[in-house]
Amino acid sequence: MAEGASAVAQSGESLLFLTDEQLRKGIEAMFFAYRGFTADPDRILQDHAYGRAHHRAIHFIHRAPGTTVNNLLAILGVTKQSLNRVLRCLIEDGLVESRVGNRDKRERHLYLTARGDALEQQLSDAQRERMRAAYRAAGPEAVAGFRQVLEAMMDPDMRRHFTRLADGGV
Amino acid sequence: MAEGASAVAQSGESLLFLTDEQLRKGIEAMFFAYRGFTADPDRILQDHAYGRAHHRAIHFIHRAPGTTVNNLLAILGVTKQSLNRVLRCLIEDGLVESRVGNRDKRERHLYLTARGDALEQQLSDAQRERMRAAYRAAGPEAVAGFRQVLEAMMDPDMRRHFTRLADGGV
DNA sequence: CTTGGAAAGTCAACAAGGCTGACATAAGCT
DNA sequence: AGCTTATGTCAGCCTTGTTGACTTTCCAAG
Repeated sequence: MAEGASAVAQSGESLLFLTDEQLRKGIEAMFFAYRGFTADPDRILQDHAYGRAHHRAIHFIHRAPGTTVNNLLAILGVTKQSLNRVLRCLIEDGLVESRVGNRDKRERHLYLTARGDALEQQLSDAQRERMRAAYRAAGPEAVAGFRQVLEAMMDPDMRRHFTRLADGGV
Repeated sequence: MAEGASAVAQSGESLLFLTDEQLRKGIEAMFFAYRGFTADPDRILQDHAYGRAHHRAIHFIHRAPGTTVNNLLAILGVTKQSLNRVLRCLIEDGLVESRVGNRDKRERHLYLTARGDALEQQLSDAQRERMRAAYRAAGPEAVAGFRQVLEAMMDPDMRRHFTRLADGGV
């Protein structure tokens, strides 16, 4: 059960990192790490009666101010009804502002208000703090590998969104 | 806004990988990668009218056959009512067997049936396939770094469970 | 041998956050 | 004028998490 079929037919090079056992460890590491990844923001959100869905919306509006609802939908990969519920709540609470588009008046452009920005700060400070500790503990080379593997794991569509956000532009 | 305060007060060494910008990219990479990570199993589960919660239970029962309900609760980090609903369903459907403990007859020891094992295979095959592709694309050094950062990101409790599972024993 | 407490199961109620389907409105495009 | 797009909204459903209350079973300490 330990070493999978993939390792059996390996060539001379060391492909032991591709054994089923190694892959399984990676899978479990993803599971446990993601729990840690969301733990700190989750605690903060509870105090504000928000959930992860609100966090995601806030994060990406902060990240790409003026983004449209449609763009946000594509990034988050949920239905507009799901997003709308969250967005309506954030707008009513005065964390997000929705401005009608100039060129295309059908579009709504989303911005964080001062209060929205404050919560975003609080959330991302907490999340970055854990990330920073993990990065520091693992070192720069490990971080580079971490990023490489994560990027390779994404669906192509998601990778497009990711690199578009990462490489500067809205 | 680009480079965070953490980078300002850095020493002579290159700590640029700890800038807020780099950390934010890592955070977004986790978000997008986790979506890919769960995408393939999610598709399979839909055909069987199960959800991610069922997958998690099946995964860890496969991983530690004979585990008790309490142990599973600690690993999954949910309430017993939540787990029980999922578990009852899996037992009724004949994917999981619940045996009364020998030493302590209050405990239930959980095992996958042949059918449960078949579904586990199908799910983990799909998930491993994506993982394998990502590992192969990134290379062994990147994978080592990936694992290091993930482990550093876990809560200590979760890291305990992780290493206990990874280092062999039930 | 009794009793306290742990392990497990169950019921009920609820909330967040996904989903689908249907429909309305406004605006852009042909 | 008519089709399409972007958005919002209503209603209803599902999964999966929560809390609280309660029961049964059973180990173990007094």
